[in-house]
Amino acid sequence: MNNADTIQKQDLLSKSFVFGILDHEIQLELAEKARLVRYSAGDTIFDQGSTGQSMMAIAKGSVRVSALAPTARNVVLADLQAGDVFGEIALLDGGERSADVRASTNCELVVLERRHVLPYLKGQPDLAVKMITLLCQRLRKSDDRMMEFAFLQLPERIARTLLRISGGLDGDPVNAKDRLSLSQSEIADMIGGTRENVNRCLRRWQKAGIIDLRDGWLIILDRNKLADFAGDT
Amino acid sequence: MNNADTIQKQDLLSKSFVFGILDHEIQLELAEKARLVRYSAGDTIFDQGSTGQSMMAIAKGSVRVSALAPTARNVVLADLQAGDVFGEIALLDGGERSADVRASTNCELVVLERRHVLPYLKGQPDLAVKMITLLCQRLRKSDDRMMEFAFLQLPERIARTLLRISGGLDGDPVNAKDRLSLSQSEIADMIGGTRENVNRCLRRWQKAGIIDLRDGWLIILDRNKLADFAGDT
DNA sequence: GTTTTGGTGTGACGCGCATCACAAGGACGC
DNA sequence: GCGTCCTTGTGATGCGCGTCACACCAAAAC
Repeated sequence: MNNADTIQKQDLLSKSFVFGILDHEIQLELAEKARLVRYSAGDTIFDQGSTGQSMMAIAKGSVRVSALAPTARNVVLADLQAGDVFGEIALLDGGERSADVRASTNCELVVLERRHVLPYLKGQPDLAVKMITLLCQRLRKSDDRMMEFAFLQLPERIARTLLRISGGLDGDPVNAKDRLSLSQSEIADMIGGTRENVNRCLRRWQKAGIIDLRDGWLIILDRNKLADFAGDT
Repeated sequence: MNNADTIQKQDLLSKSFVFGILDHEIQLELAEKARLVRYSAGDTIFDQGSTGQSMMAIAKGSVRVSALAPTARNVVLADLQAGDVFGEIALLDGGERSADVRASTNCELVVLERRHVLPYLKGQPDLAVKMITLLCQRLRKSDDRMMEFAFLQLPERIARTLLRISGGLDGDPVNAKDRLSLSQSEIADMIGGTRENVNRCLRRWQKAGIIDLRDGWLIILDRNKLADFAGDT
């Protein structure tokens, strides 16, 4: 393991929400123990149910987190980008992976092993507290999602999903992007519905002038109307 | 604050999953700062949306955690007993309460304030790690619940709920109790369905000899059949 | 006593959405 | 050229379950 590698990994770790607060030296120590792993688009990073002994921070590229629902539906839970961390649940409590993760694009991950991280959790109170904050965020999001899935109609879920992906929900609307490249099947998977009904809903909105569907792109024309459909509270 | 009180609170804290691992002295310190609060059955302990600066451990009695779904339905998320901890999410990240909590019976709670607990999280690595484990458990349960709500039919959700409450699911089946005192409306709230359909489902099962409904009690006659309906994996 | 309240049991009706079925248009390799 | 694969688009059909409606019974309140 050469020094340049370590510096690179340290740089990547420092960009992650969880590790950014740590001292430079601690980051270096962690980086030295971390592995840098590359995956090609489509590769399986890990499977639901496998035992997890590591967590990953995304250095480059993006990954898709999905899980097998009881009725054999495969639901997309999240799309994660560079800087995001995943796999920490299984690592922290030593349990099974609760979801599948696959590389959406070619990507580089900084992999930290359980046996390497645990000592730091006990020795670095800041890291532990930060990890707790991360878990709390996850828990809140997860609960919100649950409520959505359970009690919102399909159009409302679609609207919320579009707004969330485009960055209009729980992000500042300033740098929201209006052109999305999503297949209708992908949307269906994310909201737990069928492709057909997603289609019907989107076409209705297109006729109403709220969105536009042009050569594979989904363009949001009227954010406010969409937010109305989302029943934004 | 007299010494007997402190000892009592320390005793109660030590029974909780989270604090049991701490040294006797640390427990005493925490106990000294904690308040012992009593609530009468039906009292509101806190409301969804309020800012939370404290967490509670149940010393006596039981509480019901519920939340208002987007469509104004009130869903029962959990029923907690003595020894359980709740309210820790809002305390840990300083956010809003994500659910309502009401006293189901008369109960006594040991209340710990955010400003008192935070120093211990940083100073007591064991506590931080234990708290992380607790959050991980919550997250897993929450995710499972989400999947159930989203993709299981109503009868399957009822079956799972009955098994969980009776202790047959994710608990050892040895000390499972077969007689439950639940109103059908309560079941409906827990699974996010209507009372009428819960009734229809239960009566079907009664005719099939899987359960029995006698003077307000719900008696599980055939656990295995019920597990089949739950699609137990 | 009577009235009110809360749980229970059932039928009728309709909406939302999954399912099935099929057509049409591009992108790709042969 | 032609086949195949994926995405999109739309109609028909059916099931689950929410909603409304009403009847029954017991316990509590008057």
